[in-house]
Formats: sequence, C-alpha cells, structure tokens
Amino acid sequence: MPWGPEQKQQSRERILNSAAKLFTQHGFDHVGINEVMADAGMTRGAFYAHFSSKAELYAESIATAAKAAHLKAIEALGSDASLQRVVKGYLSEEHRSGAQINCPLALLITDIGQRDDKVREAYTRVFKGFVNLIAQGGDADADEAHRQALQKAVLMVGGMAISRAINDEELAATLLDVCRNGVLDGQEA
Amino acid sequence: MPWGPEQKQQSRERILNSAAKLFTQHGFDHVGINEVMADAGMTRGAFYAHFSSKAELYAESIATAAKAAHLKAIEALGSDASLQRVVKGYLSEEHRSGAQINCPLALLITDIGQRDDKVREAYTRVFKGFVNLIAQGGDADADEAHRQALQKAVLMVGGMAISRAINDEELAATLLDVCRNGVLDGQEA
DNA sequence: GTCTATATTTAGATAGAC
DNA sequence: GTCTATCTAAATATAGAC
Repeated sequence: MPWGPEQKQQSRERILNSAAKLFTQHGFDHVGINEVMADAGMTRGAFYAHFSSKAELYAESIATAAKAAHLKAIEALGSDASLQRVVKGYLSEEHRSGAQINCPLALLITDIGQRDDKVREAYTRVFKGFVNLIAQGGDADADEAHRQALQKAVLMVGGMAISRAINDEELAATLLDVCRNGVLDGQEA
Repeated sequence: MPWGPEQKQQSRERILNSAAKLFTQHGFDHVGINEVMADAGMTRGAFYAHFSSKAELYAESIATAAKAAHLKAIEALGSDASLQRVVKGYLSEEHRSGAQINCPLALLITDIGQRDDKVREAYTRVFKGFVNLIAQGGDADADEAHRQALQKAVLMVGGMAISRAINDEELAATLLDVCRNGVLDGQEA
C-alpha cells in the first residue's frame, strides 16, 4: 500500500481534533479514550497505534486546540486586526457555550496543575503565546506592555472559566461584559 | 452512650475538613473517599454513615473550604482591614503552594463546570460572597462598585489558578505581582 | 458508628486475528 | 492499522460483623 503513511497521518489528525474538542469541552478526566476514538470514527484498540498513552494525547491535543482557537481568532479578525474584536470573540456567549474546539486555557486551568510536567509545559507554552498575541499593539515600554498583557490574559481566561463554573446566567453575562470592558479600557488608556 | 450524637458530629466535621483540604489541593477527581477518610482517621466503610455519596460531600466541602479561607483572611487582617492586605494574602506564594485548605474558587474553577447543579450552586454562592467581600469599601455607585468587584475577583481567582497551572516559576511570580497591582490600582483610582 | 470484606463498574492498556 | 476480546487496576458503593 503506497499511501499507508498518509492514511495514518489522517487518522492521527482526526484523533487529535476529536481529543481537542472533547477535552476542552468536558475536561481530561471526563473524556475516555473510548469517546475520543468513537468521535474520530474508530474503536479503542486502534488508539495505541498512534499514541502511547492518554497523557501523551492530552499534551499534544493542547497544542491542537490552541492552534484551532488561534486560527479561529485570526479568521474572525479579517482585515481589521483590532484587539477589540479579538476580545469580543473570546469573551462571548458563543465561546462560553463551547460547541466547538474551545480555548484550552480557560477550561483546563485547574486540571493542568495536577498533571505531569510535559502537560504543564505544553500549557505554559500556549499561555505565553496568548500573552504575546495580546501584547502586540501595546505600550512602547516592553516590560510594562508585557505586564499589561498578563493582566488582560488573566481577565480573559479567568473570566471565561468562572463564567462557565457559575450557574447564575445573568451574573455570567455581566461577568463577561465586565471583563471585556476591563481588557479594552486598559488598551485605550 | 449519651454523647453519641456529638461524637458523630465530630467525625462529620473531621471528614469535611479533610475533604476541603484535599479537594482544594488536588481536585475532585484525584481524591478518593479512601484518602479523605484516611486523612480524617477512619476507613472507607464509615463514610456512608455521614454522607450518601461523594458528590454530596463535594458540595458541602466547598462551603467548608470557603469558610476556612474566609476565617483565615479575617485573621490575617487583624485590626487593619485594608483590601491591600487581603489581596497580598490571597495572591501570595504561600497560598499558591497550598499546604492548607485553599480557596475553593481558584482550584476548582474548571472542575465545577462539569458537575451537577447542586455543586455549581454551592460554588456560585461562594463566588458571590467573595465578590461582596471585595466590593466593601468600594465606589459609592453600587452598580459600578459591583462591576469593579467582579473584575477584581476575576484577577484574583484567575491569576491564582493560572499561576498554579504554568510550570514557569518566574512567570508565575510576575503574574501574581501583576494581579496584585491590578486589583490595588483599581482601588486607589 | 466503625470496621473488614466484597460487589460492581469503569477505564486505561494489551493481545491476537484480519 | 484497525478490529474484537481481554487483562488489570482503581474507586464508588454495599453487606454484615462487632
């Protein structure tokens, strides 16, 4: 079979996409290899031809989810690359409901702290990339710009995570609004 | 045995304290009834004389952890009840290392979103209490004060959660510093 | 009320056929 | 490479002795 390797690559990507979606929706502990493979159109046994363990899949799927979320953000921007539009998209009800691949930072925050270092490193890398993305178009002073970007990242990621945790829909909407304003006010100052 | 009921109450409180500590340290999914009961000085079988399920214990232990964290905050304040000291205590390395009962908001954020409504309601109640606590001594305008308190709560809870997730110690320290300043700057303005 | 022992379920991981 | 079948380990929950 001449195109065996490409076939395998396709399967691997389907697994990663399913894992990125399910992990960012429900968290690592509530998604089994079973579900991931079923979502990818295969069964359990085939999994270990692509990954050696669930933890390895987790670490790689964080990067996959980040890439998908990043692409989505860029696509939503179009030609107008204002921070305002990124923030509106990120801190939105659509993102909160989370039917697609979601931002791995928000959902996985506390999950990550308990994992092994490979997983935490993947998460840390994504977080740093997120902060750098936010920092663009910021202050002239590099250090101060970095600090402001850090604060904005916390407002966005923390706000999204908390809005999902609470069961008061009105408060959740207010929370997202406050965080949007907080991030954007800081930029205009 | 005339003092049976008080005995039972004591056991129940020991279980709740152990659960509050272990759940806020390691998360719901990584703590078994086994460990909770061992920490409380008992064995598995005794658990069901006090709680009907692990989920019920979880919901109640959130309130227990919140009460303990609240007491600790008040104690740390002493006579000087400035927001500055609360923030310094909350966004500290000691809190981050989390050897005691920790703030249930920060560690359990993403965990909560996946649970049943009883658990989410317990969490939501704690979050509202936290926001109200922060709002005291704030703006004259009640609505604007509430919004500012929400933003501060996100910076504190989100900052703590993220600082625990990343594996870059220097960045974590910077992050906590930025959040401290962000919360306190808002107050002085 | 607490103990030990056990039933049940679930999920990660492996073996072997095709 | 993918399948079905199976092993193994862990954890919730229950049963029955004391």
